[in-house]
Amino acid sequence: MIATCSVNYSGRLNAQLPMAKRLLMVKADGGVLIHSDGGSYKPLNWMSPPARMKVSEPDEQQSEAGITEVWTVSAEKSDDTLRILIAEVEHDSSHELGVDPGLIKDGVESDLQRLLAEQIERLGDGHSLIRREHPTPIGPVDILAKGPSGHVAVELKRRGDIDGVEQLTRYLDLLNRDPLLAPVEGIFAAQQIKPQARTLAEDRGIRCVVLDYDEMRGVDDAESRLF
Amino acid sequence: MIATCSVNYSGRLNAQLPMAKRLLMVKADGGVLIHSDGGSYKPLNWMSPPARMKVSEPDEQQSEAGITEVWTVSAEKSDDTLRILIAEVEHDSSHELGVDPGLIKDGVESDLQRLLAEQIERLGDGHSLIRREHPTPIGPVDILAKGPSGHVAVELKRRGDIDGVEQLTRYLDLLNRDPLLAPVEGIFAAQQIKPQARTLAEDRGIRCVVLDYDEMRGVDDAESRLF
DNA sequence: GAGTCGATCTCGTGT
DNA sequence: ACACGAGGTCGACTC
Repeated sequence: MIATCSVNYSGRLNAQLPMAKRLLMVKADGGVLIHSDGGSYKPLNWMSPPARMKVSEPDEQQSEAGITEVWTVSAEKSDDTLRILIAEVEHDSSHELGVDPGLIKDGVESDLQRLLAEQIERLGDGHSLIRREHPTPIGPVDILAKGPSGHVAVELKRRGDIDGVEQLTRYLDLLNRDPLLAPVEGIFAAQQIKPQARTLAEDRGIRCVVLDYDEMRGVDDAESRLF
Repeated sequence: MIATCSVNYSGRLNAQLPMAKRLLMVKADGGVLIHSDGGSYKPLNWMSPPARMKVSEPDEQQSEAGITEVWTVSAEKSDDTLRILIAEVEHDSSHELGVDPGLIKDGVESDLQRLLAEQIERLGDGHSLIRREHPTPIGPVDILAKGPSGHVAVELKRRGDIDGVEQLTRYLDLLNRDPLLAPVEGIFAAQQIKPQARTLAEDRGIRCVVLDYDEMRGVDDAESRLF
């Protein structure tokens, strides 16, 4: 539906949209999206499913202001509410879409992890893989390997941020308490490492490795072709 | 537009959507969204603006498979590409929306910070505000105050998670090196504090304070009305 | 069900 | 322009 409307959200925060022409979308599960004619995929305002919508008549004051319909959208799991005042409707249509077969992805962190595990020498000479997703009480270590001078714990990110360094630091604290593993060296590996993250990491004696995904995938493809 | 289509994204990762009926939305700035009839506000697939779209004829093989149009959407700033194969079109319409007046929000972290600064006694008796956003080399401390037994650094969150405790710990380490400030006590203040975050905080001698935003806003409104 | 973590994150803000 | 932090984050996965 394309309509001139104003929107008021009340829930975890309060937000208002003044009257303007926008696109309104109501999904089969009750979700509602309000989009403008620009910006990225995030709607100006929305209601997450499951939700219920009630259409009612405008009161006298609203009618005078040109409102023709009032939509009240309520979340079923919380008391979040969306109140949409609709003035002029430019377009309205409804369609059955059916269930979507879903999305197939490739190239996310798990792929990077698989590739690095296969090409563990990218950490430096003399490294061998022990295991991926090595479990610890505070979560799995992305890659655990044997280096030339002891064990190596690798934290892997697509974008290396300060959070990743903190995460790796927690793992290292824990792993170094294990006499069977200590000493454990830390490596922060990412496609891109932010300067602040690099500074923090090196300050803590953690080595930083920048990975080239395309190059690693290229090597992977070349290896696959051998079989 | 409502159409049966398949979608292929290639860019920072590769993703595919098999042929199915979906909603296609092309915005004025070139952004494209592909929505199914369920899920939250995130589209199944999309192209962020600015982007350019080229419509072309299907080749022979595609025609035989029932494809009637081929859309190629390219980002202007990168080499991300969306290839949309359109089979049956159920609905197609186009509308001018104009520029949106924008969203007004209330109840985010900055509001909480303002309210806590005004109602600093919520930290406990004998507290007085020194300053908000106290600058340090690793970022601003949300609130710095004077407590009954030294200085107090407050980290403020809407939802108190383990990350916030880490952040506050870094600030405390730094502030306690300043002889003019030390000793600095830490307070982790949030509308909701996760059990794990509370445990970590208390383990590090950081006090946790749960804030009631509605109550604080109520007090604020009451104060405003005096003037 | 709750917690954790990644994301084609998006979006604001400040330097 | 870039960097950082917050999000009504969403969504996938584990425990």
